[in-house]
Amino acid sequence: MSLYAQYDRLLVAIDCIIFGFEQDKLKLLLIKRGFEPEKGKWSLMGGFANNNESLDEAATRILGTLTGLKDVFMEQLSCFSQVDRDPVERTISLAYYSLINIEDHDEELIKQYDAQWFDMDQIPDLIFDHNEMVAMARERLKYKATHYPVGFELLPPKFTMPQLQSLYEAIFESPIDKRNFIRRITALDILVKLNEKQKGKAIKKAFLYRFDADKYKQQLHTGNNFLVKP
Amino acid sequence: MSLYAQYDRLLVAIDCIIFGFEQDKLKLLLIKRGFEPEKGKWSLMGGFANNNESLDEAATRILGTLTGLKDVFMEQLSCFSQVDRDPVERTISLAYYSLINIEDHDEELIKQYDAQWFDMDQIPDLIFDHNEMVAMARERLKYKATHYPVGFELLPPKFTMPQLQSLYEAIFESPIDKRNFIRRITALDILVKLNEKQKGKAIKKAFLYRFDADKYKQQLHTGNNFLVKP
DNA sequence: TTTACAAAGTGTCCTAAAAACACTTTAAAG
DNA sequence: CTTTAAAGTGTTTTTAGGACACTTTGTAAA
Repeated sequence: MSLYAQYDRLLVAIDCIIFGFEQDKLKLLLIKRGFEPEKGKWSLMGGFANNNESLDEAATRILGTLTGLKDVFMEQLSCFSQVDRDPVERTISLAYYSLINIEDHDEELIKQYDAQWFDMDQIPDLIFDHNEMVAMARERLKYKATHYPVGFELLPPKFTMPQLQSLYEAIFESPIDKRNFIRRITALDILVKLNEKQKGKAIKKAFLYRFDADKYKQQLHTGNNFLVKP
Repeated sequence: MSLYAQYDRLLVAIDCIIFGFEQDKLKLLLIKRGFEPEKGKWSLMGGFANNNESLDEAATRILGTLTGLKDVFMEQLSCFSQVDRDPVERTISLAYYSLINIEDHDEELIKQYDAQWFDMDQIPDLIFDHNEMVAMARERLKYKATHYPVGFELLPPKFTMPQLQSLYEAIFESPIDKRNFIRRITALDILVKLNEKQKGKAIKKAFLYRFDADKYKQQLHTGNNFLVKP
């Protein structure tokens, strides 16, 4: 008989806010709910936490189920716990947001789940408190991208400077002067310019860069705080 | 029979990181644990969430139990969920941090709970993962104080400019030039200078100020982001 | 093959905020 | 009344960020 026997046990859900980036647009992966209540409505990918796993593990498991991906950037956002948030039964939900390279996800899997990528400015009405979760994740992403080099999680390993700029313009929802942008990014000294240019039918082919995580880590002790000073 | 019947139910704990400020020092309220395991060790104030309340409500209830206070600043920090974090039984814990005016708390209550205020730089070894929670709360407080006028929660309604400065020096753990500090705070236009000076045995009595929440709210739409620009 | 076009790439000046810096005023205590 | 310790007050310098326009490149169409 446990010391804690007298206390309530709660259902603990996980909901995943999955961000991607494609064609200069920030995107969100949503699934069409296949069961009642709210069957047919759009929803975040979710699931329930098991007793034998941490919530980070549960979130990773649930994200993998839909995208086929492992080792992606994923972070706890917040716990949503209004008593009546789920009409079926009282649950609390831990929202996790993740940043994935949209090229990597498993297209077959997302078809199975009736999932679809949405532009961030065209998010439909979602079930329960999921719109609130998305809004909070959107804010967190802005904060995180200001202070940490997480933007690269949304891009392929090799990317062009204009791509990177358009990503930050999408995240911050405001245009950036390209000369100022390049100056600031270059000053951070965390990119490696490759001896390669972008492929395809570009009018003028842009140089490719990659993010150098080691260079970034070396700077951690200097107080450098990515795009802003501490 | 619920749709969700097959899923695990978890024990959900709440732990409170309670900050105060006194004599130029940031402080933390800890209790001496009165039961096994880890009886006699220092710990955050905690409790368990009930099925019929949101976690915010649970956290407020638990904070009130120890301090006698209601309506204090309190915010969810993060969920800690390592499977073996509590040796008694698997629990997940939601850490909440709160900022209180140290003069307001109920001294009788904290005696009953064997609670004590500690200087932030003299926090003892705590049970479970509580030291980790405190460290995260400390970081969050720095962030929050940079972007929002929460510092005033730690002060009495009327305070002097040197008090306010020493609070920010404690939060940011770095000295601030008083002329620069006054200029920045004054520029925010959220303080009201009172026609009153501090009481007591001060060498030169300083003017009292109060925080004007209305003035701050009027600025919210201007993009002003407290001590930093967005 | 030449020309038009659209995107990549590149430097300088200006403005505003933050940092550095020192003396005067006040009131309690001896 | 003299000492002392903290409150209160402006100016200059430095730095970061923002504004701004032309040249280069490579594809595609004439």
